[in-house]
Amino acid sequence: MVKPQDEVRSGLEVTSPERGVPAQKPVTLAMVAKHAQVHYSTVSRALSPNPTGIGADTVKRVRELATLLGYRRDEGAAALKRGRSRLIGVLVPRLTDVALATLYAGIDDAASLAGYDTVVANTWDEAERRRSRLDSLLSRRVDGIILADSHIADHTAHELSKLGLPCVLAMRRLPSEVSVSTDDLAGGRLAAEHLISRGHTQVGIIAGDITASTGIERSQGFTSAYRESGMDVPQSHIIASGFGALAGYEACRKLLELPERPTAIFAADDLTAVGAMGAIRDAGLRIRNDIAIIGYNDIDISKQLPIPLTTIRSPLLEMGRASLKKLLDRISGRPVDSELLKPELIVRSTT
Amino acid sequence: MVKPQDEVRSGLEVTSPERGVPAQKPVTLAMVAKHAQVHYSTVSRALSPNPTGIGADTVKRVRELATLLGYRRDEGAAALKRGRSRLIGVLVPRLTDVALATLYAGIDDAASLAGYDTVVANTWDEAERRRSRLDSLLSRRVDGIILADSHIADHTAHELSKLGLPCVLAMRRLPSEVSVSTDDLAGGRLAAEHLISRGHTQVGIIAGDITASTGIERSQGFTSAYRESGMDVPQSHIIASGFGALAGYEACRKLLELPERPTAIFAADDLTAVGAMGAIRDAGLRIRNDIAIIGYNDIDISKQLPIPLTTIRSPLLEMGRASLKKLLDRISGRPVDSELLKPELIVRSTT
DNA sequence: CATACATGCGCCAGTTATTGC
DNA sequence: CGCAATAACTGGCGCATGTAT
Repeated sequence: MVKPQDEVRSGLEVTSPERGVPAQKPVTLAMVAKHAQVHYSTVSRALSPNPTGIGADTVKRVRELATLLGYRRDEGAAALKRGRSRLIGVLVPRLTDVALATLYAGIDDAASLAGYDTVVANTWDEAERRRSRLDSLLSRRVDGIILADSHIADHTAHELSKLGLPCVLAMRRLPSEVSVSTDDLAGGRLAAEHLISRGHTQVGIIAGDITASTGIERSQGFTSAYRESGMDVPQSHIIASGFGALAGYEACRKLLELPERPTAIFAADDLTAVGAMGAIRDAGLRIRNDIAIIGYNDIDISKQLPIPLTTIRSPLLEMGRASLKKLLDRISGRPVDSELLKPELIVRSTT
Repeated sequence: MVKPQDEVRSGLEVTSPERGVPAQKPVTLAMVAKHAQVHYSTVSRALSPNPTGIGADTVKRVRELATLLGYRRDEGAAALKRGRSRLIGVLVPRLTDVALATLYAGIDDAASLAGYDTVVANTWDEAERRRSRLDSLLSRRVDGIILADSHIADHTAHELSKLGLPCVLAMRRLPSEVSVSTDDLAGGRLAAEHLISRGHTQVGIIAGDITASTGIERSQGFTSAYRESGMDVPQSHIIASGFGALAGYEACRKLLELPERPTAIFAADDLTAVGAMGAIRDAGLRIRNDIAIIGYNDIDISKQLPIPLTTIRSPLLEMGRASLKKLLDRISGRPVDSELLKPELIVRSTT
């Protein structure tokens, strides 16, 4: 269904001579060259980071003239010439999730520092949309891709490798691919140990997306720790939720209706934890006194909530920066390994 | 080739092909052409949206071959040729603010539908960073820019116009520029009227950024409505806060310390409202019973909070889509006007 | 009518020509 | 005359599109 060429373009003219807007042409090397009375290739050299084969005075003169005229290198044209776009693609389920937005902020920050631009796309966990967005990125000839939306049965990373396109997973892991993520097994463990130390024997899990490594491993780490302490978390007490506060609310309601109601809940994500808190309150129960709750990620608001949320902190900004850095390493052909960042327990008022 | 004198400064590379990765070259028109036994311009025509001057069978044959070979048009090269990049730049203070992320989701969605890609940049409200990111966008030869971070004394939009680059403001307004935003005066009014109807005579405002139209007009609409009802909101009760929950927390504390403590607070943003709720609770006061609070935007979590937040809903997704559409109109030279979206009062439990 | 050919978008980098000592 | 340094010249990168066959 995906055609290499773009067909449907609502109303936008393509072929008609665009009129109406000034559309002044940007200053080119040639224009600067004319003013400077030199060949345009000389201008190109003078404007390069460390000019070679050009007199220092010429460099200075040309550079001044260039800024004066408002010259800005056409990155697209340069990319065409050198075969590298200095563009990084980022695929993310939803930027409206603060955790992902923070991750992306880290990526964007590091990229911009390294002289790269990023193109990010929301995939909303929809295969169709994802494919079409990925197509766009490939058309833009991105130098590499960061995948923050991988699912367990997803082969995208592998396919990209076959295309020779460097790629790094972020946030979510996949055994056979290079990734930067939090040690979610350890994170789940931290949560469990904390609840155990608080004396909770009946617990429930709001697992988030169990087709993603995050959902899987956070739950797994948690249940492992409980099992090792001689307690079991029955399958019935592990709810696969969607994303966001509403999903958390609904998942929590299911937990509250269980015959053996948990006295503590581990939510694999702060936002779902917030929703869960709403459900607990709506059920006429008191948070912590009746039901404790612990989240994951430590997003901005967790600390400021009416009842500050106990949570597992995940270094999201750092994760973003690290994944970008790793991607650049791959692009340069340097050997890279996956990286696991350390989660940290932040105890506040909900446990 | 080796110049003896260069040994001293051998640290300064000039041309290191830095390779290491397969870096397979993408399929080009020429390759498809070779396989199809036709001239590459024929392939180009066959792959264009509505091929002209080409036999239907040739079109079919070429297209099949193209998909088979995995051909993907090089957007960068195409852009160079046609003088349009099909790239839209977006400047945003911070994507980590859900409201902005939602706005961007709308933009991105509409852009992708129209065959455009977007490049977004966080400016963090820092002039320096903003300038450098804007520079990047210009270097990428974006076809237009959406500014979601404009301040009152900001002339960027005007300067872009002078460059002939179409641009639209989103979220925040500026009198002389084309924008898509919520009617914040009306929104502030809605909030005020609601609080008035609840009998609150002593109120406070957490105004957010008062160098942005949002902060200004939401406060202004609010105070106007109060004044027209014969009540005044003293300047001392209007706190200019920063962004996020923490800022809301601190601003609220200031309000609570006032000699004439307000019985209700209008926060110009849901996130700051959340922080404010934390401060109210920390002060040992009860939300609604002691102090009512109303927010703005109606972000996802507002509804699911332990105490669901009364707020003014702003159609953020729609705003994003509309601003992109308007930008495309400008790009095509169609006449455009600013647009004000209607805010809506959502009454929940905090008032 | 269907296809092939040719031009050039703006830039980078390898190669060649022009200086000055 | 040799040899640097300095600058000009040249050939495309992949594609769209006007023109020739």
